[in-house]
Amino acid sequence: MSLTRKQEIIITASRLFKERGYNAISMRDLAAEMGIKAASLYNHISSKQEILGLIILKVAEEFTQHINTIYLDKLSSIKKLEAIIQNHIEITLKYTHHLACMNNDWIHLEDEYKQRYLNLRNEYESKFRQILQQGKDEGELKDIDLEIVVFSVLTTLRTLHIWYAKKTSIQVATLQQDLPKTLLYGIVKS
Amino acid sequence: MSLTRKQEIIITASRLFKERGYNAISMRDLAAEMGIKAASLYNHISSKQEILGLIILKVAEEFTQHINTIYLDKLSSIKKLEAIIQNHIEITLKYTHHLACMNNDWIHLEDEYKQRYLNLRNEYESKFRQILQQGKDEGELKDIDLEIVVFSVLTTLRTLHIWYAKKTSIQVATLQQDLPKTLLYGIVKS
DNA sequence: AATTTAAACTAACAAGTGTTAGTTTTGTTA
DNA sequence: TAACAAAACTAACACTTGTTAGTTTAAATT
Repeated sequence: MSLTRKQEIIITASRLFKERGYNAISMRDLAAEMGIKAASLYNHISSKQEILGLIILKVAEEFTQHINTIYLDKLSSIKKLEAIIQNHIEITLKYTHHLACMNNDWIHLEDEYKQRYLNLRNEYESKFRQILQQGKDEGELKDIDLEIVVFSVLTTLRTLHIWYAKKTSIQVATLQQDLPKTLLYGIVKS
Repeated sequence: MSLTRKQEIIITASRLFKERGYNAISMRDLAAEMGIKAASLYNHISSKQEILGLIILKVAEEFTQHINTIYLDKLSSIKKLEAIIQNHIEITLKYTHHLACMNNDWIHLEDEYKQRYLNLRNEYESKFRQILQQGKDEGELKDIDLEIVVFSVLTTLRTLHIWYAKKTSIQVATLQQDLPKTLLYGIVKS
């Protein structure tokens, strides 16, 4: 099953956007990268903004869908958190460029695209917060300010792509093993 | 002691860059925000790039200077880490816009500015890594992959400004108390 | 009051922006 | 082979970009 021309454009765009940012990439840059002229892009997509929207909403929807499933599972909060961390690692490997693009360039989404993205993000954070609350209620998690935990864990997970890019030393297996440890159990010996 | 016009420009620019990104802000936008015409800006600065460079290098230098001091102190690694976290919180409060700008727009620095920034960042990460290594050597820290810890802690600290901006719930005192707990000791009850 | 300096202005430049219209080429199906 | 659709092309549009040159105004100093 081969890619449509539109999909090729989106993949190329996501790489360029990741490298230099949405605003720094012109339609001529993107076209040149694909070996065609800028005007030819419009046979496949309707605007530059559409490209950004498709890139970002694709992963945003995947994330939200996953946490909605986990959320309903009959698991301890710790197991849920572990599953969420694993999911972030997987999506980071699979959609590195899309993810970087989402983190850096969502601000340049316009109107409806931006609204849909923000709704998805809020839904994700809300579910994540509730899972943490469940953990506190059931006595599995420490009594730490909820927002600080939401913040520190999600920030780390969202920016995994940065460190995966410079794969100098971090192996995927190590990441899958030690990242949950770090985030859940801390780094200080007890 | 009042601000020079140049300093005013830099402060205004840092706010606009934070809100919409370096490339999305034109010199005409910046000038309008200051109530003058674009050409008038050039009585005070030499280029748009210079503005970005000054904004970013200012905080980058402050961070590096601080960690260099901490690094040489006769303190346990845990105390050093606590001091580093405190410093991040302080600088975030003091230079919110500069910091956001550094995180989002360093990629748009050119030539010498970019090189100087990357050098400072590498120096910072290197010192941070060595402090963690000291902690492992002295048996204070767990035997977790070093790069993963560098990554997860620094990422959280660097993006504090995002969560400080939406100061919905997080109080500074809470942050100062619970952030070190979260990062150092984890969130799971032992 | 005269002079100097700081900081604004207008006008313009060359280059680059996303996008449209209309046309030609390429490859596939009837 | 003829017809059709997909995907490229050229040319142009209206507008925005960072920046420079030269000039005028306002404030500070002599």
